[in-house]
Amino acid sequence: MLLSTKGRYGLRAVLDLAVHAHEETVALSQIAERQGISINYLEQLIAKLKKAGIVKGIRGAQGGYMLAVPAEDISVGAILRALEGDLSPVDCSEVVQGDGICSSSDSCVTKYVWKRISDSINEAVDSIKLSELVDESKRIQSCTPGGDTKAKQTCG
Amino acid sequence: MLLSTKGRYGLRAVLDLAVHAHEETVALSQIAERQGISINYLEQLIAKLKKAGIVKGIRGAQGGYMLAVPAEDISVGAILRALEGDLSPVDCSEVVQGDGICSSSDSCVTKYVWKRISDSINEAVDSIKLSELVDESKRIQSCTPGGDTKAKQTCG
DNA sequence: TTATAACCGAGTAAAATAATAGGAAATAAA
DNA sequence: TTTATTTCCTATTATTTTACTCGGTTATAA
Repeated sequence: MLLSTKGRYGLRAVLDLAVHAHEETVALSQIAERQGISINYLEQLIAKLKKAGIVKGIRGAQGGYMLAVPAEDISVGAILRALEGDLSPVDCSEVVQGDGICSSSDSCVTKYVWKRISDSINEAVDSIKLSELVDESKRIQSCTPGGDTKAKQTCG
Repeated sequence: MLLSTKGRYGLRAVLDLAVHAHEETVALSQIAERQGISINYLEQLIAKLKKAGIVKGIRGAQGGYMLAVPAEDISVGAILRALEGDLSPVDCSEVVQGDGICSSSDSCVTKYVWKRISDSINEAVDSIKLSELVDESKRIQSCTPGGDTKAKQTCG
C-alpha cells in the first residue's frame, strides 16, 4: 500500500471527470456519489489537482469541474504527484543527485537503490496518459451495458 | 516517501551485515552503532529479515547475525518486501489479477495502472542483488580511507 | 557460573491519514 | 433581487500507522 487514498480516490475522480467531460461541467457531488467518496474529502483532493493545473473549477449554480487541459496532455504521474507529493521511495535528500557524488559514503550505496526505484516508478506513471484510461474505460463500459459482465470474450 | 524507516534502515542493516560477513557473526549492537539505529528497533527489523530467510541468528555469547544465503542470491526486492510487506501501490484486491478480468468495471481501469506501477517497482528492486551493493560499498570505502572524499576523480 | 547476545511481546508517543464540519464567496436561474 | 447551487477555504477530530521504548526470557561461549 504505497499509495494512500489520496492517490487512489483522486485518480478515480479525475478519470470520472474525464469520462464525463462531454457535459459542460461535472459537480463534485456527482463524482462523489458515483465513486462512493465523501464529498468533503473529495473537495480536498480536487483542490490539489486544481493547484497543479490539472482541473479547473467553475463556481456558482450549474458550476462544477472540468479538465484544465486535454486528457492527452495529462499523465497519471502528474495526477499522482499532485495528490501524493513526490513519488520517491525516500525523501529527496536521500536520493543521489545527478552528478553521482555522495557526501556520506556510508549511505551512498542505498541512495543508488532509491534512485533506481524512483526512476522506475516515474517512468511507469509518466508513460500512462489520462486519455488512454478514458478510452479503456469507455471500451469496458460499452461491453457491459447494465452491468452485464458475461461478454468477456470480445471485451477481455 | 513511499518507504518507511523499516525499509530504509533495514536495507542499510543488511548491507552492513553483508559487508562485514568475513567476520564470524555480527552483533546487532555493532550494526546499530555503525548505522545509528536504535538497537531495540533494529531487533524488530532483523526479526522480519530472519523470518524471510535472509539472515540467521546465532544465539549466546559471541553470537550475532549472518546472511542465511550468499549475497548473490539476495535481491533488494526480497529485503524490502520482507521489511515493508508487498510493494504494491495499493492493496492486493485492487490490483488486476492475471487473467485480466475485473469484477467491478468501475475501478477496473485504475487497477491496470496499479499493476503497471507494481510490476515496474518489483522489476527494479528484483534486478538489484545485495552482492552488487556490497561490491559498490567496498569500492567506495577503498577510495575514501579515513573519510577522504577528495579522491572523486578515480572513484566517481 | 557469568557475561553476552539473540529472542519475544507488550506498551506508548508522535505523526500521518482520512475524514468531518461549518461557513464564505460566486453565479445561474427563478 | 432573491434563491438555490456549487466552489472555495479553514479548522477540528478520529483513526491508523509509524517508530520507537521497555522489560523480560532463553541460549551459549568463555
